[in-house]
Amino acid sequence: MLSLDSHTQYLNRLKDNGLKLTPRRQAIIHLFMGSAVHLTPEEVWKKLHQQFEKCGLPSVYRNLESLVECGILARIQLADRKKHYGLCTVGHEHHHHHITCIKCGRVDEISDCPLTNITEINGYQVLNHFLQMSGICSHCLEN
Amino acid sequence: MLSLDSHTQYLNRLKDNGLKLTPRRQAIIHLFMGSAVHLTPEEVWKKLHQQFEKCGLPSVYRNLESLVECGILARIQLADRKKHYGLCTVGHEHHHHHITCIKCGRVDEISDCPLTNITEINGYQVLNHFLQMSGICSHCLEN
DNA sequence: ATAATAAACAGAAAAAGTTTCTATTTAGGA
DNA sequence: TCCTAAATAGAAACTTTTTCTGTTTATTAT
Repeated sequence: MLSLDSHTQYLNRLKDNGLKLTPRRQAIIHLFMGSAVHLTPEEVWKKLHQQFEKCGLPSVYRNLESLVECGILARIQLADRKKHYGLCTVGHEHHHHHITCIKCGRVDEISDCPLTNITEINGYQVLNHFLQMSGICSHCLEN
Repeated sequence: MLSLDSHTQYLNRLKDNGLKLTPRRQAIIHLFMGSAVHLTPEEVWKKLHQQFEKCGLPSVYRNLESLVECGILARIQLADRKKHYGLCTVGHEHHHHHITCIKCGRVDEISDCPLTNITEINGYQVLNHFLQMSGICSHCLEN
C-alpha cells in the first residue's frame, strides 16, 4: 500500500539531486510504485509505450540509472543477463526478499529480512542488499 | 590452498554426472583451483589459449555451465554485464558473497556469511542463497 | 587394441541486451 | 517569455552470449 506522500517524496528527491521532473521519470516512478516488485528496462519501456507514443529505450536506460543515483531505485542482479530495478531499498516499506522452491518453482516472500540491521561491513557503508534464497517448500517436503 | 584430493574429487564428480573428462574441462577446473576467486568466461578463455592453440569461446561457455550443473562451479552475479563463475557454493569452503561500491564499482568479498545458520524459513528447507550487497566503500566515504 | 557412438569441439554467424552518438526538444530558472 | 543545460528519439555501434554446422575426441563395448 503506497501513499501519495511517498510518491511526492520521490519526486522531491529528483529535485534535490538536480534532476528534472520529466513526464517519463514521473511515469517510471509511478510504474514502480503501482505495480511490480522489480522490472527490467525493457519491461519499463513496454509499459511506457502505452502512455507515450514516442519513447526511446535509451531514455529508459538513462532514467533508470538516474533514479538509482538519487536513491529512488535499486539495481538488482538476477540470474539472467538483463538488468533489474526495483523500489526494494533497505528501509523502504516494501523491502523484502524471495525464496524459490527448486522442486515446484513456487516463489514466496521472506518478510522478515535477516539483514536489515547490517549497516556496515568490510568498511563499507551498506546502502542496499539483495537476497535470494532457494530450497524446498513445505508442500514439496511432505511428498 | 587446495589439495590434490579435492581436484580428483571434482574430476570424479564429472564422471558421476555422465560428463566426459576432457582436457579443456580439466584445465578449467585446474584454473579455478589454482588462481582467482571468480572468473568471467572471457578470462577463462584467455587463460586456456595459453595451453590450447585451438580453443573456442563457445566451448568455454558450455563447459562453465556444465560445471555449474554438476556442482563444481557456482554462477555469481556481479554488477557488470558479464557472467562470473567461482568455486563458491554453500557448504563449500569458498562460500562467500560480494559487496559492490555504487560510486567506484569496486567489488569486495564478504567472507563472513551472515546467513549460513539459516536452514529453515517460511516453511522452506533452505538449501542455497545468493546475497549481494551494495554501498559506499571506505575509500569513497573519505572523499 | 580397435571400432562405434555420443558428447565435445571450433569457427562462423546470429541474437540479445546495452551504450554511444547526433540532432532535436523540453523543463526550470532568469 | 527567453535562455540554457538537461533530456529525448532514433539510429547505429558495441559487448556479451547463444545457436548452428560440420568435425574431432573421450569413452564404452568389442
